[in-house]
Amino acid sequence: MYALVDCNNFYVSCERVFQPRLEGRPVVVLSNNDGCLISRSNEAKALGLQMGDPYFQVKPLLEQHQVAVFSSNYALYGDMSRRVMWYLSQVAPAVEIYSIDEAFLDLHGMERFVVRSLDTFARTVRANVLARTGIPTCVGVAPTKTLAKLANRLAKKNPALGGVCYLDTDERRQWALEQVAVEDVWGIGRQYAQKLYVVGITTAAGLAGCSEAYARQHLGGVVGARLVRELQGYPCQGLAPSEDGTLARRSLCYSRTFGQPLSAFPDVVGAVSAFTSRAAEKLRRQGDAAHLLTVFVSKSRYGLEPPPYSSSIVLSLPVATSDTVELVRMARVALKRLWQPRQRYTKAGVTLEGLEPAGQAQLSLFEPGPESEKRTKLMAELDQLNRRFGKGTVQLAALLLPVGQSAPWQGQAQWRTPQYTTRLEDLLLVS
DNA sequence: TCTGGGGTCCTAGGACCC
DNA sequence: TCTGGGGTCCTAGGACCC
Repeated sequence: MYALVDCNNFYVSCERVFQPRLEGRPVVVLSNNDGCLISRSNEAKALGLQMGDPYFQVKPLLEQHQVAVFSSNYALYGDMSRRVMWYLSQVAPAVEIYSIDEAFLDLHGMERFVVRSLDTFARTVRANVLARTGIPTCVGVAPTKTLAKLANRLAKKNPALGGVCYLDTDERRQWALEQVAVEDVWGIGRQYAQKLYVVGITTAAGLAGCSEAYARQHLGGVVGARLVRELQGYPCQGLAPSEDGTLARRSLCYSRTFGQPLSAFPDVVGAVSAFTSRAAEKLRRQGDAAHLLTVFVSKSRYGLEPPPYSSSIVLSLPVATSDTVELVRMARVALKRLWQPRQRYTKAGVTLEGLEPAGQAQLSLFEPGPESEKRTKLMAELDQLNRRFGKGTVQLAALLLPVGQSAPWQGQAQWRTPQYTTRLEDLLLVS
C-alpha cells in the first residue's frame, strides 16, 4: 500500500499558521513578481478565483471581497515543508518527497504493525501533522501511487470522508474510479483528456478499462501503459530511490521574470550572472557539479510580437564544475552569443544539467591542482557565510551594485510576510 | 502598465562506431 | 547487381506534474 499525504492549499496554510485571523477568510498567495495566483484558500476558490489567474485581472474581485493577498515567501514555505516531511519520515518506513507540499509513503509490511488499520494510521498521521505544524492535510491510501493520488483527491473533495480515503477493496477502488473525471487522473493533461473524450472515455473507470495497446499508442507509450495498469491496481512504480526522501535532482534551474522589460545588455548580463550564482549555490548544496549549462532569455508572449518567445544556448563544459566564477564566466559567453539588440526581454534563466557528484571528474581525469583546491575551499566559505548571515552577504565583486541601488531586474513583492521561522529578526514576538 | 517557476520522462531521428 | 545489425550519444520536441 502507498499513501499520498498532500497539504491543503499549502502556501495559504503557511501564512495562516502565523496569522490565525485569516482562518475562514478568502486568502490568496501570488507568484514571483506578484504575477498570478498560485495558492487559494477554499473561500477564495468559492469566489471563482482560478489557479494561475493574473493578479491585475482579478484585482477588482479581490478588493470587492476583501481577499487577503500575499506575495510568495519561499523561505517560509520551504521551512514549513521540511517540518512536515521530517515528521512523515519518522512514522513511515520510506518517504518520497514528491513536491514542496506532497509526499508518498511506502506502507508495505506496515499492516502487521499498525494496530487497527491503515485507515486509522492515516488519520493519526493527519492529526499529528496538524498538531505539530499547523498545516492541514489530506491522505489517500491505495495499492498503487496513481490510485493513492486519486484517493487523495476524493478525500479533499469529499468532506464527509474526514480527510482520509482508503481504497482497500476492489469495490472501493471501482467506486473511486467512477467518481473521478478522466482529466483529473494523475498523468492525464489537456491533450490526452481531449483525445479520450473523443473516443468516449470520460472517467477514471473508463480509462482503467481501456486496452494496453490503446494506452501505449495514444497516451505517451510506456508511460500510458503504466498509468492504466496502476489504475487497475497493479503497482508499476515504487518510491523514487533516495537516501533521505529528498529527490536527487537531475537538473536544476534558476529563472525569473524581470520587474520590467530590459533592453540593455549590461542589465541582462547582471541578471544572468546573479541567477547563475544562485544556481551554483543550489548545485553545491546538493553536492553536485554540472557538465551542461543552458542560458535562455524570453520575450513577452502576450504582446503583438510573433514567436519564438524564447531562445537558448547550451554550453558543454569539459570538466563538470560547481564553481560560481567559472559558471558565471560561461553564462556570460552564452548570453553574448544569444544577444540580439533592440529586444524587450522580460525573463531570463539558467539551467544546470549533466549533474554528477562534485570532485568525481577531477579525480578521474585531472589531479586537482592547488588552484582548484583553493577555489573549492573559497566556495565552501562563501556558502557558509551566506547561510549564516543571509543570502547575498558575500558575492562576486562583478555582481555588486552601487550602494542603495536595486537591480533593474528585481521584481515586485509588495505583500511579503516576514521569514518567521528562518530569520532571527523575523521571529514572531508574543507578548 | 501589470500574465510564475521548477521539474520529469519519453520518442524520434541523425551521427557515429564496431 | 548486391546495401546488416546493433549500440551509444546527442538534439529537438512533446507531454505531463506541482
